[in-house]
Amino acid sequence: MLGQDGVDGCCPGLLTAPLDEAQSVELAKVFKALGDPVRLRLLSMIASRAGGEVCVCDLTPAFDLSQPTISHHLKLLRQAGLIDCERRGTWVYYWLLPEMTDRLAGILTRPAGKPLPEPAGTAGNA
Amino acid sequence: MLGQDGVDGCCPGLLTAPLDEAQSVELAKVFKALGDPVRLRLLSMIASRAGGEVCVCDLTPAFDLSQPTISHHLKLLRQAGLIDCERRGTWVYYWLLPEMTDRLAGILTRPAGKPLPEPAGTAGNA
DNA sequence: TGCTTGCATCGACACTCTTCGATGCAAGAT
DNA sequence: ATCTTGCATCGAAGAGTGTCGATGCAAGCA
Repeated sequence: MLGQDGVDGCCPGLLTAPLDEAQSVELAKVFKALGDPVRLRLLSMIASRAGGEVCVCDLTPAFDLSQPTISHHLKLLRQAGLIDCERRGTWVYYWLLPEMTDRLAGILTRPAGKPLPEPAGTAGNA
Repeated sequence: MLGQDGVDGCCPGLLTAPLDEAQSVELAKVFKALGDPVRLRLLSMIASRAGGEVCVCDLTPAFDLSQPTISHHLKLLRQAGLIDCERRGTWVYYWLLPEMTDRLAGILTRPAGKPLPEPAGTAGNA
């Protein structure tokens, strides 16, 4: 889902035009995957790894959670298209799919030519 | 929460260094707010508005949901720091807080100097 | 072959979230 | 003052989510 198009297939971002209903459903799945502290930490641990990939055996002991719980969170991140994995012998390695994070970053970036006027008592006040 | 620092207060992003536990909790609240199709559509409708603000009376009829439900979702977006509102006479107007979306975009953007080597059978395969 | 290790899946439980109708409050109109 | 309109809040019902122990499967080792 949301593989090549569906989110940025036609629209430049979330902040420039009202989101289609179908697009919002697909996008929400990815953001929902990011909406958990454990999954955010897992993703950051995977993404910031020097070699580009991490063994599950290095991830699990970093949390006060059971092994099935970590496995479950990794599955959700994978279903969201944020990471992928591969079994290599006894161990399973995970790595980031930067395409998806790049896409999200683009969706949340508004074009520079649109200053978005501040109406009343917003950001700049106090 | 997550007002001026706590997310990007010290760290450049999610993808460069493992996330602190407290940071992941704060960040997850914002992503969780984005993890719903209705809230994504609300946010895009607010953000893409020409005048920079939208009356609730223009948002509610755009959905097949009750008025309290829309009000609830707007409250969650506001608590996440993504939007703010003001009562002006009879009507209430909402507008985007671009600081937060900018922050999220930055968090999801990895530095250009880090190519993130693709290990085995990832994106480019097949 | 049998044993051990690493990870995924299953079923269950507690908690949270989404949604609704009913109600309350603020502001303008009569 | 009373009525009407716009929006928020409250309490409840149903669905979804995070977590666990138990179990299953794959792979290496003795």
